[in-house]
Amino acid sequence: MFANYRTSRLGGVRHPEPNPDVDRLMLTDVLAALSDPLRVGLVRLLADGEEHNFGEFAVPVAKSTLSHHLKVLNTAGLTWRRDEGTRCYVRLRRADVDARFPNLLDTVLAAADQDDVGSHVGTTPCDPGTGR
Amino acid sequence: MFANYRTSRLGGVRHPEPNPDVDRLMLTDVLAALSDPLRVGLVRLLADGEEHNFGEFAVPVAKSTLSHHLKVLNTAGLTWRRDEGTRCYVRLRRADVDARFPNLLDTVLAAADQDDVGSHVGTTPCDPGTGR
DNA sequence: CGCCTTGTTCGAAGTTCGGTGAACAACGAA
DNA sequence: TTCGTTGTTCACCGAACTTCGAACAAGGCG
Repeated sequence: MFANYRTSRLGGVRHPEPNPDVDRLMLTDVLAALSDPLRVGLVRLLADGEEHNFGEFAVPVAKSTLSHHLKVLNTAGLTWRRDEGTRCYVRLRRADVDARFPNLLDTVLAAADQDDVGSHVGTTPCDPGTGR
Repeated sequence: MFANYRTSRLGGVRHPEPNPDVDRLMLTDVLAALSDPLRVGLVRLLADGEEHNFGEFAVPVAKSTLSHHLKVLNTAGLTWRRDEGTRCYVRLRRADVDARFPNLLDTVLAAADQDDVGSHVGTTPCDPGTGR
């Protein structure tokens, strides 16, 4: 969104770059990212393959917390982020994750659907006019 | 091993019972248990389907730490424990986990083999005479 | 009976995690 | 330029996790 925000204030990169390379993904990081019900709920919503706006997610936590969880998913390599204006869009990296860890996402999503994990995560419907 | 150890000193149960029922297993608990390289290494060793003695595991941590990690796996429902004398035997609950979360274990084990996750966990060969 | 082995539990220490509110940067619109 | 929106970062907190060494309980052995 604003590429030099961190450097402008802190003089250096403090966190890993977004959208890590596929071959950098670590199994335990992916599993850790999927070990939180809220994050599983987010992944289930993202499983439709569409791009979603941060504001679409209706979660029972503060926006800073949502930002944190989405960063965990992104750092683990599960999501792809794209900044556009003040908005930030997320999409599941299904093909990448499938290539790196075959069947993992399908298996976890099937289990999550079966048990309804993360069902407290919802979406606010988009306004057809503004796209929000 | 000694069933009333805790109660004899503390007057109550402090931790969940070992070997929880299959239907009690939670997806996020299983994934959390598998999000540690050492525990993944243990599960890979247990994937041979055999019963293993605690002492067989050659891990670069203190024995109390090993005990802790094995408890995490057991509490998550991934292992079955059996006490015999002073020894404690562990076995992977493959059928149970498969029934509850189809393909999950196979998928994670395949990914772990591919990346050689937890390869710092080994075994000390058994003495044919004593079984250790 | 002592002594060794085995694994658990405890307490302490340090780290990580999940969560919050406030401040902030960038963008867009008025 | 000013204001509102959007999402990030920060400082901070309490809870949970990881790890260790020491103490301990039970069983087996001499």
